[in-house]
Amino acid sequence: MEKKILTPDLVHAILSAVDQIPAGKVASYGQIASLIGRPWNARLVGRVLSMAVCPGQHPCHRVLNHAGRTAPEFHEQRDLLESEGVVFLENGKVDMSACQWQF
DNA sequence: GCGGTGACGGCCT
DNA sequence: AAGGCCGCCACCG
Repeated sequence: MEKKILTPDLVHAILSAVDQIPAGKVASYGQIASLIGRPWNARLVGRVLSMAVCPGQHPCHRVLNHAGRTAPEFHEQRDLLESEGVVFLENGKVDMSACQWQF
């Protein structure tokens, strides 16, 4: 199973994991990477999300980094998360300790 | 084939 | 507690 990388199948696995994130919850790239079987490739997850999908199809806005910060050019991401009930701190970060998705 | 870069993660200062 | 640096693997030039 784990041979090639960044294949449509792997991308689908990432999108599938992201799609499983419930509203009001968030997940880190590392967590998604772990789900697909590549915890050391968290950067690849972000690359795929930014490149493959975003609007409507998959809740990519629910995916944050380990710092609890949103994507650099994805400002609307915060509005989407707040709409779902995710708690944003005054410092512009998400309270992952309370909103991190647990499967 | 080599070097540089990156929607990251963890440790150190 | 917050910020900065290095290290990880994969992709692009």
